[in-house]
Amino acid sequence: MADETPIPKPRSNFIRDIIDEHLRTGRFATVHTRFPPEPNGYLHIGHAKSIHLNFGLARDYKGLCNLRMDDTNPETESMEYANAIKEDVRWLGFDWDDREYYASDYYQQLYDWAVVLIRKGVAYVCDLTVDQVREYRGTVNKAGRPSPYRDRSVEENLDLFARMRAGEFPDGSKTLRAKIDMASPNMLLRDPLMYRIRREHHYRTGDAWCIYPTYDWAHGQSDSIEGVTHSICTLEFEVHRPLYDWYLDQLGVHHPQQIEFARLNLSHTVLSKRRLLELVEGGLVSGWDDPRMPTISGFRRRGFTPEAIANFADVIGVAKDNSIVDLPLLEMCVREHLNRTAPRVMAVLRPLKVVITNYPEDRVEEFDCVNNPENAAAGSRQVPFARELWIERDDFMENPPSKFYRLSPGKEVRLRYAYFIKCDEVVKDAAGNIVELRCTYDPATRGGDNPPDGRKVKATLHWVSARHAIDAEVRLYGTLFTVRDPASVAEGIDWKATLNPKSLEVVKDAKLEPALASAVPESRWQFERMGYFCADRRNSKPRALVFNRTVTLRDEWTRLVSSGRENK
RNA sequence: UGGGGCGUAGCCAAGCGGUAAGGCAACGGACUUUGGCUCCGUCAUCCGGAGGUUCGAAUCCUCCCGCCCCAGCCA
Repeated sequence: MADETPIPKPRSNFIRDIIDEHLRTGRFATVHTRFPPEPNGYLHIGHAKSIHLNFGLARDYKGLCNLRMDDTNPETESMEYANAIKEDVRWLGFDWDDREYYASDYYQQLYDWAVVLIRKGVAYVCDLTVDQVREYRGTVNKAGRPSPYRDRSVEENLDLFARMRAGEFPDGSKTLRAKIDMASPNMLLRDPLMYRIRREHHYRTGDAWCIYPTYDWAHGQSDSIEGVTHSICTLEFEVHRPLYDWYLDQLGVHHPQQIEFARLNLSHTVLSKRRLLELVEGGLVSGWDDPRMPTISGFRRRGFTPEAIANFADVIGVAKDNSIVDLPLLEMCVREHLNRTAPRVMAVLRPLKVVITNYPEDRVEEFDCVNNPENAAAGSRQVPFARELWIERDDFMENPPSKFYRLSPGKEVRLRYAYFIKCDEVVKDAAGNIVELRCTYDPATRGGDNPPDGRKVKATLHWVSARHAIDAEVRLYGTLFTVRDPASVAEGIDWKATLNPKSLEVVKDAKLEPALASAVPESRWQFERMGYFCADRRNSKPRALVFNRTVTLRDEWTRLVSSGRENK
């Protein structure tokens, strides 16, 4: 990682309590976890929570955490996704050494274990169709009925299963099912499927298999094979735990403890791979790493840091109630880290020309500007100043409310590190648009210092010398959705209807101070008074700079205006 | 209406029978050459509700209410 952020002290949570108890009683001697993504999409901030939980537990308990691709469904998985996942986990700062595992590497072992269950008489080949299986399963209020194939002999099951694997039967014509209890109140225990026939090319095993294990049959056994002690997953798998335990007990193998926690929900966005995929495939965003996406790669491109995400994962905690974390908490984590690390620089996003009428036309001065007031070691730089400048359009108002203490006719403000200036004249075009401000400066305020007469100003503005400015494209982002919880819009309304039409605003002619010419892709800066910005890692080029606004600075003025108190 | 979970402030979240941590947000104020940062202060007489046990309950018991998950050959 870029700097030496101390690892936050582990805070107590119910999972640590369980682990402490296991260690105390000797149920387990060590802690071995795993992060098990399915390579069918990109990782998002919810996965980051899980990654920090699993790798963090391993780190704090001096144990191990594996990376395992939970790849049991060839239809949606790909190497592209697996590679993207690995890159994201690494970027977050974690390392799995040589423990890069794939459920698909366990296919043979899983097959052999299925044979063991058949021999025990607790698994059978079923010829029911999809619809029949559904019908026989019953409902939550009605017990299911046994499949007519439930009592086939061990020999017949062995033969049929071998032939399923050999490719003798068409896709979907047969399944291998565990023989448990068709009347169980837990639907998962009504003879769950272990294998389905699916002639689908797998991104790793190719065409070696035409039968694929289901999640329930693969997951616990994979955990067991890897020596995992604590198999941490999200709440929706809580009802699967009895099945997880059943398979392991039947096999009599190493038996990890499954523990469920609440997945992360973040306000004003969606956090499900299905929905994110829909945004990507529908062209509603530019891709998985669109800076508006809540994906790890999107946040990375936006300018978020691994340290900020780590801190976020820590402060949100781990519990069992479904909740939605407010986006401002994540933004606070980002600002907190960037405030300490991002160099300050001046950039004008929406330029308004200022001419200092009493400043010589050919004169150029250089002012010493602090790179980061939070870090003396960051030093300073020289910024050129001349007669014609750019200032932020929002920093001038012809008829300002009482609390506006930036520039207006007749008022004086400080240009950061430069001089006090006073606005003498407002120049407008034929249409009445303000096109230029004519001001005068006070030589006694050189460097931005207060003059000997004790005069003070209430505002300090950032600026860029017009003839020294470099141009850049700046992308300003808002929330992707306009509502707090897009996934729960009213019945009949498309969740995508709540997309924020103003989630992206592209500013083409921003004016930057010369120092930014050397900004390398993915470098992060604070544009003073505007926010934190990151040179786009895909599109920013040396003479065609592109910056993404990571997050704005906290802004008292905007708060006053939005709450109608700018005149009070 | 079967089963499995969960309900502590606007949002997260500690708390595990001894009298409601912390963070975010918000609101005051100090400081300020970023209306940034930092600092100080305010913010649950109360823990979904009602009973009960106890000297004492957010914590234990009973009943009720609300929300989430399970009827994919997805994970």
